[in-house]
Amino acid sequence: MLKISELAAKTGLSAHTIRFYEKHDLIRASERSEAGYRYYNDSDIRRAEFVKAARNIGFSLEDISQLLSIRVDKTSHSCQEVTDITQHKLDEVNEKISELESMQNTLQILLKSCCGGPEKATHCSIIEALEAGAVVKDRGAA
Amino acid sequence: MLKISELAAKTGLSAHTIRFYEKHDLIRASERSEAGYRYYNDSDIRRAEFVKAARNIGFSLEDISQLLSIRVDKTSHSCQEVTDITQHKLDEVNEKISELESMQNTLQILLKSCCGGPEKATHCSIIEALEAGAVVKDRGAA
DNA sequence: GTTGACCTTAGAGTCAACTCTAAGCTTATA
DNA sequence: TATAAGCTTAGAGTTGACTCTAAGGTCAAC
Ligand SMILES: [Zn+2]
Ligand SMILES: [Zn+2]
Ligand SMILES: [Zn+2]
Ligand SMILES: [Zn+2]
Repeated sequence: MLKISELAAKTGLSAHTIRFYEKHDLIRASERSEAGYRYYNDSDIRRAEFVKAARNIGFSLEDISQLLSIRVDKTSHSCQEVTDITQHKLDEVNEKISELESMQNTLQILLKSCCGGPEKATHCSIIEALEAGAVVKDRGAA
Repeated sequence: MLKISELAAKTGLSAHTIRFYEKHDLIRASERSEAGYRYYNDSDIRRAEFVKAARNIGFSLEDISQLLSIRVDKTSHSCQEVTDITQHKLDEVNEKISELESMQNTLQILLKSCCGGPEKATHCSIIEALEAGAVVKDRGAA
């Protein structure tokens, strides 16, 4: 049985975050001391570590919530449900990567074009490019 | 002289966003009608398009603010200041890309390991991997 | 028996960049 | 002239994931 600070040390989550996750039903403390202190048993600890692992991979708290409900009742859920969540996350990640690569590409081109020196920016090709409407892709609303 | 909705149409920013940018000194309406309507002259329009171009590249509003102050007084600023901002943004983008690539990698591995079929999730290797603490890299606080 | 570290709660604050609302003018069209 | 479309403002709400605060109770050590 761990106290919250011990669970925090064990998982690398802060005690604040653990309480926050509890509010969102991600982590549970099966027991409380008379004074109300949270106590985590082995099952709670495994659950917390599952949450931590999922968060590290980049799953949203909503995703984690779904993964947890699969985990607690595996016979009522299929592998497909799990891959759906995972694939959806991968799609998101892929999309963000390509947006960022587009930015990366533009930024690299801009950097190459500019002397980067101590001269006045009157001739700066980065500023010029922005004035000319340097656009690789319209990102619409962020 | 354009009205706000015309500037919105021209730049692809919403009128709301244009007013929001004005609050943050990114966009200006040099004139107002008697009734208080904003009117944008050529210089305002060019400035707005500069802002739009910078935003499309991914610069933060704070970055754009700095780029604008360089733009309006180029002789007081150097190319180096411009490349500093640009390089810093590129560094940020590169870091985000590598975080995302790490997630991408893990997600792909997980997806390959799971059958994705309609079977009960009792044997699901994705769930198993998360239970085993599948971690590629500790992301600390998001 | 008193420090000081740790625990509790509800609820507020943070970040960035919007996004929307309400209430009330103004302008263009039919 | 009436209706609709468009403009104004201050200010509140949104998103996700925390992060922190205040005010107070508890516990181990010296
Ligand atoms: Zn230069
Ligand atoms: Zn330059
Ligand atoms: Zn399977
Ligand atoms: Zn599976």
